[in-house]
Amino acid sequence: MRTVTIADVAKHAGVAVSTVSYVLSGKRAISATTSQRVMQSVRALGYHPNAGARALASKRSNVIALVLPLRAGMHLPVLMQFATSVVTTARQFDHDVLLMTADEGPDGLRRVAASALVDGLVLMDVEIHDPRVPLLRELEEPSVLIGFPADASGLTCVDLDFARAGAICADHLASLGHREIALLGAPNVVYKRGTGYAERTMEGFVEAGQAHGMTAVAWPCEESFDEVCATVKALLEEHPALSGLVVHNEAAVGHVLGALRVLGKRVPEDMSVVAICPDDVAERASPPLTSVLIPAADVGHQAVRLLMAKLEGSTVPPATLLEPRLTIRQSTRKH
Amino acid sequence: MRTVTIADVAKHAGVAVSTVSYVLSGKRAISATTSQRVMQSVRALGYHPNAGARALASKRSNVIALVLPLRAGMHLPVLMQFATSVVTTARQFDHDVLLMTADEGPDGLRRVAASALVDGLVLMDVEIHDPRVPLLRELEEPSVLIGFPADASGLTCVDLDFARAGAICADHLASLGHREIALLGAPNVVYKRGTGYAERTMEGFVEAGQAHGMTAVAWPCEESFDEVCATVKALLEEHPALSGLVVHNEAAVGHVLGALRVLGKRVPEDMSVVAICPDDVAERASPPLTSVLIPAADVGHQAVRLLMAKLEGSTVPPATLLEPRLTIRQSTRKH
DNA sequence: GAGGTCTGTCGAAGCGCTTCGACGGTGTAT
DNA sequence: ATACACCGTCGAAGCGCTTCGACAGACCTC
Repeated sequence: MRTVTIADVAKHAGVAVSTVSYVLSGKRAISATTSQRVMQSVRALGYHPNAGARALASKRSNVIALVLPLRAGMHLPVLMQFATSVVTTARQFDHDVLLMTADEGPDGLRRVAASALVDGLVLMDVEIHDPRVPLLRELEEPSVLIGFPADASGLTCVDLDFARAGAICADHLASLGHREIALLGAPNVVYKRGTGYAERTMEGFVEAGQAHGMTAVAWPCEESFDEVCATVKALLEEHPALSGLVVHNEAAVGHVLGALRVLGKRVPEDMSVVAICPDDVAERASPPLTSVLIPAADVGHQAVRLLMAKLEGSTVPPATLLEPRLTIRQSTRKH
Repeated sequence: MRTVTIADVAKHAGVAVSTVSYVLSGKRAISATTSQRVMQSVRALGYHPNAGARALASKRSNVIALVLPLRAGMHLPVLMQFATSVVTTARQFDHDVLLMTADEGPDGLRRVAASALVDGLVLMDVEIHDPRVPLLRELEEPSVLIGFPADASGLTCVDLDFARAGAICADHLASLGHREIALLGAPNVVYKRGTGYAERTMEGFVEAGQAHGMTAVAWPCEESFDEVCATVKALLEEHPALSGLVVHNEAAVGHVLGALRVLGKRVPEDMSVVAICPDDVAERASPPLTSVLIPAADVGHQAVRLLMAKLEGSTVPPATLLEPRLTIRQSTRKH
């Protein structure tokens, strides 16, 4: 069973090869009757254009690269959500997604770009000083970054507005009358790496808190139960009047709740808790947590949308910040 | 800056195009001096073969498809680990990975296969009665499945030996002198879907338990804290003498521990707990849990290895079961 | 009704690579 | 010396597709 080529379709439909191509691509006007006849032949023969040939002739592979970090300290479920939305959106634009890990480094990017394997790139978890960033500027292929490097000039970046997310948490707690609040963040290693979003959340939180005249502190937080316990305990010792807690660490959310239970702090009676995490984690907790959603699906969608626009030659805004959304559940109350 | 082609390299090195090709592929003997000269030119010009042209001429894209489920009830982190190992292993074989979600269904597979976009497929989370399975048999492209459909004839499947995993847990608890044990499994929806691994774990657990003359029961378990609490409570009411608990639900592991704490059961003094989950989750818990590792990385590695073997025309075993490994930590003790 | 403009279709020229058969040149056996 | 094998290299023929220029015919316009 030799695979069906465009020539087979052309013969079957009684037209020229180029006509079939134009019917399929719509790049030239074709009469309705011819078009129908061709489409019928396509279906009858089960024709699927050969991706390699198409790429070779058109200089477009219709594949984009998705570069995921896959390192310690990442929020895996969020990542997955994100990847899903990238794939789904890409398919809507008739593109497929090549999955790459960051550990091939800049060479990996160069390889797929230079070999014309992909038309464009979406990179996740970009670091403040990322060795891949200078390369991206050189590349012919357009790219979109999730997150912001220190120097974002000449690049297209998308991200949740983490500073706003931190600020929104502080605002919410302020509006409830809390005066002393804290944020528990990512593990230390994430800050060391300079990933950016963690810092920005902290800054937004602290600034907003101070603007409200509150005492607002931000601590990193490891992810094991025992360490979370120790951190929460230390935090309470240093700030006995603490009544509002923001947790920006998906893996630690459950542990923080457990720790508060162990330390005899009821939620929300003694301590209001806001989480920055996906909705399902917040809903699954007990009590269900007031949370700021990380709109992973939206970020992925926007990233692909921007990339497609660039592929078509449009100019796009260099920075796209997605507005965080607070959902009030049962873990926060008036103080 | 036009992209460098093999003709440029040939001219630069003063040889024929075909000679360059043979140097690069090693498919014919080339003298050391010529070979070196060519490689120098390759480096000097920064040559990267065009993937489309290569695929067209050689009928090999050097890309494999990875089909992930991305549905409710999956253990996301495990999935991610798995994906990583697939990508890494594929790269070792000089292949890239195309990421697909299951929601395009069989058509998606047909599309990438018929378009010669990929040379082979790795499918995850195969269901007992999976609509994609019959299609796989028809496809020219080889494939490897993670998990076992009801009818695995003509297919190549890899998986953790979940029945053994369940059994090992029961064995371990038996050896510690426990007489009444239970397994908390996946949410009900997973069983309804007929994913296979969940059932097999339960069966292995129950059979081994009975073989030891123990009372062994298996319950499904939802993933919210409150529902976990209710389930554990109901379980203890029905089996007051219960002293060993196996949790095969990554998302619920933390909640089960919390629930036991709430119900006044100490671990391991009053209740031995074994988890079937990745090591990091077990280590992060308090106390660190005795656990059976799901060797996601290994499964991914094996899957790719088998696929590559099939691509080279070797025949491979139809079923590969990976042996689970019990790591004893601090959550189990003599009864 | 001559000239011009569209429309719809065709043929052919690549795109950059692999691979097959051919062919000098060198080494080995007769 | 002759025959033969083999080694290293070359040239050319595709792989299946897109796209450009050409062109016949239909339709206007003055």
